[in-house]
Amino acid sequence: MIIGSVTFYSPAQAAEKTGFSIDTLRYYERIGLLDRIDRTAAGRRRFSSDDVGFLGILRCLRDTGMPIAEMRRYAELARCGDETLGERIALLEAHDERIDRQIETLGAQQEHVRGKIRYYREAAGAE
Amino acid sequence: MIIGSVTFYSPAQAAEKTGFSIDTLRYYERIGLLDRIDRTAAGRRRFSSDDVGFLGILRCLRDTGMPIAEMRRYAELARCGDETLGERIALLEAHDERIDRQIETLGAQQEHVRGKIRYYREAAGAE
DNA sequence: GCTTGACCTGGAGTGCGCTCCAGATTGCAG
DNA sequence: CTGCAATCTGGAGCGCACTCCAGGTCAAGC
Repeated sequence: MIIGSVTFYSPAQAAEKTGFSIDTLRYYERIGLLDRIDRTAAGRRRFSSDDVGFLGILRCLRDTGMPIAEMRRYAELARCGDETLGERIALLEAHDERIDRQIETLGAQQEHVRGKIRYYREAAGAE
Repeated sequence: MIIGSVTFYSPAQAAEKTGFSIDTLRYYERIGLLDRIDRTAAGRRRFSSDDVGFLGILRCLRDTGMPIAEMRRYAELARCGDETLGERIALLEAHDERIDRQIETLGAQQEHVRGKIRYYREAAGAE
């Protein structure tokens, strides 16, 4: 949906673009993770490109395991304006480190799984 | 607790060794993820080194995101004996690939987070 | 002998993150 | 106009993986 030079997305389109379900989009708005989304005269949601962009970041934070409470904190900071830039950077940096640790852990545990697989292969071969 | 040449662990010790809580150990036994754990005359659990070893694998599968239903399948196969070796290998290999994909996704999403951090840094610098 | 603390059981409760539902509009294709 | 798909709201329900609780048993140190 294009109005003037601005593009809007229906709930279905926003869902499609972001990978969140429509129900999840509504849920995110309800809990204040999303700012109140713009409505048409009839009361239907109209997601702006900015909304979709922000949802992209949420997608990425979500996929890397950030709990919703912390995403909400981030959303709140983002709404407050420029004076929260430092805090947002700190939050993302902390998260970046958590991702490092996740990858580390996964790698280490994957080694164990692989060790087990090797062990089973030998056991199967020696049978 | 050492009896003959065999070492046993109390629930608290098993919890300590495996990183699962005592409640979780009981829960795992209840849902059949753990075989019935040996008991003392008075009915208290006595974890064998094998039990602790098996819990180590569960720990590792859990930490890499395997759902409990699938761990149960694995536990079932392990109880059945050698003729299930192939199936266990297949299960672990499938999981190994899922771990690969997890690491991939995390890495990619981490790049986005870092991009955002860089963006914020510039914005903060330009202020 | 008595207290203390670890343990037992069955079952209820919790937290998270959605997901689904009923009942009521609204927008658009034919 | 009609019908159907998409959307709306508030609220209930769900699946997962624990976690906690009440009420009871048992072992060991003082």
